[in-house]
Amino acid sequence: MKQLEKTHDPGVERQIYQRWQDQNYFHAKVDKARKPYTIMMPPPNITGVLHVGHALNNIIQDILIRFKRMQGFNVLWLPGTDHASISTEAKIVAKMAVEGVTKADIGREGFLERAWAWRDEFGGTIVEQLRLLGLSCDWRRERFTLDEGLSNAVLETFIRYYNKGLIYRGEKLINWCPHCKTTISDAEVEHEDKDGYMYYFKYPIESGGFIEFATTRPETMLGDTAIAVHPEDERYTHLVGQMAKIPVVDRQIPIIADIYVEKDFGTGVVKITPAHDPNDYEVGERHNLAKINIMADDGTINANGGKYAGLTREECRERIIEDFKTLGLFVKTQNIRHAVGAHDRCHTVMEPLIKLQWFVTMKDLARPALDAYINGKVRFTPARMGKVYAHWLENIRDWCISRQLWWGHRIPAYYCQECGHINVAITKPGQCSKCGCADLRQDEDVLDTWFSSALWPFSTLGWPEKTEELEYFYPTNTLVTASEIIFFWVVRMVFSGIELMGEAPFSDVIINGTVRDDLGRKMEKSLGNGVDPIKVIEQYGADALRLMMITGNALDSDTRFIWPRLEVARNFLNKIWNAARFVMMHMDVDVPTLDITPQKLTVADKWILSLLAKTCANVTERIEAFDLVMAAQITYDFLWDYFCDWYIEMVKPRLYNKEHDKDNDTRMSALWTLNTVLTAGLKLLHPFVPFITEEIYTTLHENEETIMFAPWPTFDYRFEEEEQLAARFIEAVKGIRNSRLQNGIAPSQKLNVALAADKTLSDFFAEQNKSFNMMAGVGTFSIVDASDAQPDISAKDTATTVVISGGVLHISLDAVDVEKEKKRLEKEKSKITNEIERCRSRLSNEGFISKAPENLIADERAKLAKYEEMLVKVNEQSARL
RNA sequence: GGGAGCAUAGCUCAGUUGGGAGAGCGCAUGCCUUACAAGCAUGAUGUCACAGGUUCGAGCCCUGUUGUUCCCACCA
Repeated sequence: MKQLEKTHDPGVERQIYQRWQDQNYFHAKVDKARKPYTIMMPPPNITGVLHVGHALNNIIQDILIRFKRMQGFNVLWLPGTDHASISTEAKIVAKMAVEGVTKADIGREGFLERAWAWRDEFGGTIVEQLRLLGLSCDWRRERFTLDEGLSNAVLETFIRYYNKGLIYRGEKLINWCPHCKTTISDAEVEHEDKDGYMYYFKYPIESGGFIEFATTRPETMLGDTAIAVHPEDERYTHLVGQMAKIPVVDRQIPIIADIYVEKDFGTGVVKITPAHDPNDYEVGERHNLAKINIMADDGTINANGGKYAGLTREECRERIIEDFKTLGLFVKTQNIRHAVGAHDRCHTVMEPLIKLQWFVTMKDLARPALDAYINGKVRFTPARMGKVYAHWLENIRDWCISRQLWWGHRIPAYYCQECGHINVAITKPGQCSKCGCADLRQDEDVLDTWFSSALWPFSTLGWPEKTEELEYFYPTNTLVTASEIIFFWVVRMVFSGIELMGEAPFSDVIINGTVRDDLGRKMEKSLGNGVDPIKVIEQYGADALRLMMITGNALDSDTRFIWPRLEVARNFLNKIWNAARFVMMHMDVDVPTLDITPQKLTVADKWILSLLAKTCANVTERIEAFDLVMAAQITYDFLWDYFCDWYIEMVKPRLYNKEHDKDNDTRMSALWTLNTVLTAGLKLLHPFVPFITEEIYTTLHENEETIMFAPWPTFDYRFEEEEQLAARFIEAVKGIRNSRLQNGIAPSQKLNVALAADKTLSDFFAEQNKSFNMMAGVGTFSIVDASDAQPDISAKDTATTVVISGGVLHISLDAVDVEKEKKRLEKEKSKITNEIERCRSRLSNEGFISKAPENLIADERAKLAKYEEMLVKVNEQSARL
C-alpha cells in the first residue's frame, strides 16, 4: 500500500487544486434527475486585494457547498467580481492624478480603457486569492457585473422598470459627495459623531428688532428662504408673517410657523434652507418656498452666493462669521457633538443638494420583499438580522440610482434635443418616438453599482433569456454575507428577484461577523492592518487558515485574527496526518475485502464505531443548522481525543501481534475499524480542510480519484453497552495515571494491578489486557473475584486502590509511601463524604422530589449509592494500611 | 434619539431547551512510550460584570445598574 510522507507539506495544495480544476469537478451542469443546491457568492469588488475577512465569508460558503456536494446534491457556486463604480473610479482617478492626467484629458473612451485594464489586473489577483483558498466554485461560469450578458440584464431591467413606472427622473434633494462629485444613495451615507460648533446669529426684522437662531452650518444661510418658529411658541407668534433680512446677501425672507420646529431646542427658531437640508426641504414644500442652490459640484459656493462665490464650504463659513461679527449680529459659539453624514467610501462630509436624477420608486417593490421575510420565505441566520432587514424596508425611501461617473452601466435614456422627450431603449433609437427628430443624446450618467448587483442571482444564469440554468438553479438556496451588505445588496436582490423572476432569489441568508485585527480594530486599508490571506497560506497552508477561521469563535459575532491560533489548526492537521500515516503503515492487507461481521469486532471497536456514528449525526445536524463552529469542534474532539488518544492506543497491541496473520481476527477487525473510522473522519473534515483530506483519502483508497464526491458518512451503529465499558476503561487508566503521579511513582515503575469487578467488566479488561498494561504502565495484571472484598495482596508492603464505576482496581507495589497514602485516602474520604452529604440534602428536599424530573431524581439516587459504596471501599482501604 | 449584541480561567473564546462551570493558548510537573516533541501524561486557576426577582434549583429566564461594541436616525 502507498504510504504518506513523513511530514505533511501544505505546498501540494496548489497541485491538488489544479487537478480538481483539470478534472472539471467544480463545474455544475443542469441535471434534472438530481436536486440542485446553489449558493450565491457575493462578488468581491475589484478595488483592491481581499483580506482575511473576505476569506472567512468564502470559506463558510465553500464548507457548505462541499458538504452538500458530498450529500449528493448537484451544487452550483458561481463566482464573479463586481465593478464597484465609485470606489474603482476614484482609485483610477487617483492613480491618474499621480501621472498628471485628468478624466477630461483622456475622455470617456480613454478612461474606460484604463478602467478595464484595472479590472484585468485586480480581478485576476482576486481570483488567484480565491483559488489559493481552495474554493470549489465553478470558474467556467465566472461573471463580471459589466460583462455583456449582465449589462443586457441591467438595461432590460431599467426599461421594464421605466415602462412600469417604477423608475422616474426627478429633481429632488439627493446626497452629494463633493469629493467624488457624484450622487450617492442613502445607504452609502454613514453618520459619524463629530465635535463641532453651534453658531448663534441674529437676523434683523423688518418691523424692527432681531430674531436669534442657531445653526451648525452658517454658510447655508446663503440659501435660506425662510425663518421658522413653532406655531404655538408664544415668544414668536407676533413675528409670524413678518419679513426678516439676511444681511450678507440682502434678501428678505418670511418668518413662518411650522410644527417641525421644536420650541425647546436652541432658541426655538430655525433657518430654512430647502435646497440643502432634508427637513428644510419638507418645510419648503409645505410653504411653497423657493429652493436656492448655493453649492457647485465641487462643494464650493456658486454664483447664488453673491460675494462668497468661489469659496469652499469651510472658507465661506469663516467669512460669514467674520461678517456677522462686523455687523454686530453674531451672538455666540457653543461646542457641541453632533452627527454628520459622510460618504462611506471617501469619508468626505456629504452635502444635500437638489439635482435632477433618476430614482427607483421603492414603495411597491419593498412590500413583497418585506412579506417574503414575514412569511418565512427568506430566513436569516442569526435570526435577529431579519429585524435589521425588515426595519430598513419599512422605512425605505426612493433609491437614487444615477451616478455622475463613467465606470458602470450607462443609463439607457436618450433625450430628444428637439422636443425633450425621453426615449428609453437598449440601443440608441434612430429617432425620437414622439417628434421623430433624429438628434438624440444619451444620458451621461451611469447606474449605481448595486443596481446591477441586485440582479446577480438571475443575471448570472442568463436572464432575461429563459435558459435551462435559470429554470433549474433559480431560486438559489443560500447567501452568506456580512451584515453591512444587508441594505446595499440583500434587500435589493430580494425585491429585484421578486419583481423580475416572481420569486425571492434565495431562502437562507447567513450573516457572518467582521474579522478584526488582533487588537480588535476593523481591517481597513487606511490603517494598513488588513491581513492578506495569501501571506497566511504561504506560511501555514490554506487548510490551516480555513480551520483557524472556522474554530474558536462564533461566526456571527466579530472575531479577531490571532496568529497563534493558526498553529493550533496546523497542529491538528499534523495530528491527523500522523494518525493516517500510522494506520496506513499497518495496512498490509486489502482491508475493504475483509469480511468483518459484528461478531468479529471487539468491545473497543464497537465503542469507537458507536461514537463515530454519533459524531457523524451530530456534525451533519450542526452543518445543516449552519453551526459550522460546533461541527468543526465536534469532529476535532472526536478525532483527536477519542480516535487518536484512546482508540489507536487501545488497538496497538493487536496490530503489533502478527503471529497468526491469516486467522488473526482481532488484528483484522482492528485494521477494518481503523480504516472505517479514518475514512469517515476524513469525509467529515473535508469541507473544512479540503486539501489534506484529499491527499490522505486518495492515498488510503488508491482506486478513488477524489474525496470531493465521496458520500457523506452516516452510520447506524449503536453499541450502548460497549460505550459504557470503554468509559470504564478510560476511567481506570486515568485513575491509575493520576494515582501514580499523586503518589510520586515514576512512569517507568511498573505496577501490579488486580481488578475486582463484575464479569462483563472483567472480561473486557481481560480482552484489553495488553493495551491496559501499556497505557497504564502495569507490569502484572490479574482479575480477582468481585466478592472478595480483600484480595490477597498482603505480600506487598503497601497498596492503594482506584475505584471505577462497577469495580475496584487494587494497585500494589513496593514503594508506596504509607503516610502519603493515608493523606490521600483522607482527602478522598472527605470528598466522598461531601458528595454524599450533597446528594442526601438534595434528595430530602421536598421541592426537588416533587418537582424535579424523574430521571434526575433517579440519577441522584444512583450517585448516592455509588458514593456510599466508594466510601465503604475507601474505609476498608485505610483500615488495611 | 431609537434598536441590537457583548460582559464566563492570565489571554482568545465555547456553553442548543434552567438540573453539579468548558476548550485552546499560556502556566506547573514528568515523559524522546516503535504515528506525531507541531507530541504524550498529569495538574493548578473562575463571587459566570453588579444589584434585585422568579424557581426545589439560575451562567442561562425577568427587572434595574454599570462598562463596552455595533447598527439605524433629518434636532437646526
